[in-house]
Amino acid sequence: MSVQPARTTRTQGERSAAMQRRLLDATVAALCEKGYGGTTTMEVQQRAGVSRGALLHHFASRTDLMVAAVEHLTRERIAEVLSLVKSQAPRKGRLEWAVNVLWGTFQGPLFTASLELWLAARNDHELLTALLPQERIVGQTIRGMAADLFGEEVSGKPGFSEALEMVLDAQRGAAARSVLRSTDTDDRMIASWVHLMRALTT
Amino acid sequence: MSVQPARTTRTQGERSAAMQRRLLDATVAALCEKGYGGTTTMEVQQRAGVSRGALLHHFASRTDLMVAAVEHLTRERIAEVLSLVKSQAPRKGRLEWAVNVLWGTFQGPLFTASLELWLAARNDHELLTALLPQERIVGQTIRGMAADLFGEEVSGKPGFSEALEMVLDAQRGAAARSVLRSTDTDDRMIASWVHLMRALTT
DNA sequence: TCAGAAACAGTCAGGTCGGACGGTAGAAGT
DNA sequence: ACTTCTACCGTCCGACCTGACTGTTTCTGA
Repeated sequence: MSVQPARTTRTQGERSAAMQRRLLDATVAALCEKGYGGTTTMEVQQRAGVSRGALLHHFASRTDLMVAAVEHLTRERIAEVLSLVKSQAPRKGRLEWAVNVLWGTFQGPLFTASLELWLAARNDHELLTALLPQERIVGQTIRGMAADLFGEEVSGKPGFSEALEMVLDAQRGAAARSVLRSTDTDDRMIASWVHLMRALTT
Repeated sequence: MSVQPARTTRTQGERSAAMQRRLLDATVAALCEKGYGGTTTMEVQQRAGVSRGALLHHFASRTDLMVAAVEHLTRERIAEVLSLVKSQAPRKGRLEWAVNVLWGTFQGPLFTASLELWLAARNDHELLTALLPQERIVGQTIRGMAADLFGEEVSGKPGFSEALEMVLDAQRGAAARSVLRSTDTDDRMIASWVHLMRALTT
C-alpha cells in the first residue's frame, strides 16, 4: 500500500526534474548576484547544495548549463507575464495598467539574468544560437498578447505597433540603466510612457 | 643638432602616456570583441604588443586597468559627441540630425565597451565607484549640449526634457538589443524617435 | 529478485589567469 | 659622471575553474 508516494520513492524522472530545477534556479540566482563570470559551476552546485557529479551528470558542460538556463528563463518569464496579465482585471486605467505590466517584465531578476546571458552570448556562439530563438519566443509572446493587454480600443489604432516597440525599447533601456543605480522614481517614467502611447496612437 | 626629436629621445612622461594609451585602446578593443570576461590581462598585453611587466607597472591590477579604461572611455565618448556636433552644420532637418547624432553615440564600439563595464560593475564595487561618476559626466555633457543640438526652438518647449530622456532610454534599449543581431533598419526607429520628439514637445 | 541503467557523490589532473618578484635599460636630478 | 628614479621586461607561483574519472546509491525492467 503506497500511503506516502513522495520522499520514500520517487520516479527517476521526478528526481531528474527536481534536480534540474534546483540547478537552474541556482544558476539564475547566481547570474543575478554574481554575473556571468561569477556563475561558475562550483558556485551553482554550492547554491543548489548538490555534488559536482550531480551537476555534471545533468549538464555535461558549463555552456550546457547556461543554454538550459536560457530556456528555463524563457519559460519563467512567459509564465510571469501570463500571471501578471491574468491576475489583475483592468477596469479603468487600462493603459497605465498595461504599461505597468510590461515594465514589470523588465524589473525582476529574470531580466537581469537574461541581460547577463545576452552579453555573454556575444562571445559564445553556442550560447548565441540557443539565445536568439528563445528571445524571439519571448518577444512574440509579449507582442501576441499586446491586444489583450491594451484592449482593442488602443491596439487597433494606427501607430500602436511603433509606439509599443518604442516603449519596449525605452523600458529595456531604463532597465539596463537601473541595473546599477536602482529605482529612481519609476512613476515619472511610467507616466512618460503612457503619455507616449497616448500621443502616438491617433 | 636635434633633427629628429622623437624616437631617439623621449620624455618619461611621453613614454608613459603613449604606453598607457596603447594599453587602454587595447583594453577597449578587447572589451568589444571578447567581452569583460575575455578581457584578460594577457589578452590586453598581447593586443598592445607589450610585456607583462609593462602592463603591471602602469596598472597594478586588472581592476585598475578597467577603472582607467572607464575614464578613458568617458573622454573618448565625449570627444566623439563633440566632434559630431561640430562637424556638421544643420540647416534644414535639425531634429532628424540631432536624433541621429544622439543615436551615433550608442552605435560605435565605445558604447559596447561601456555596456560590458556597466554589467561587470554590478559585481565589482571598486569598478562601480569609478563608473558612476563617469557616467554622470557623460550624461550631463549630453544633456548640457541638448540645446545646441536641437536648437532653442525645440529645446525650449515644455515637454522637451521628458521627451529627450525617453529617446535616450529608447536608444539605449535599441542599442542593447542590437548588440547581438546587428542593425535592423535604423531608419524606421529614427523616424519613430523624431515622431516622438515632435509629438511630445508641444 | 536480480541485473543493468540512471542518478548522484567526491577526487584528480590539466589549464588559465592574476599578480608578485628580481632584473635591465633609459631618463632625470646633482 | 654618478646616483636615483622611472619605465619596462620575463619568469614564476598560488588560486581557481573545468571537465574527466571512479565509486556509490537509487530506480526500473525482466
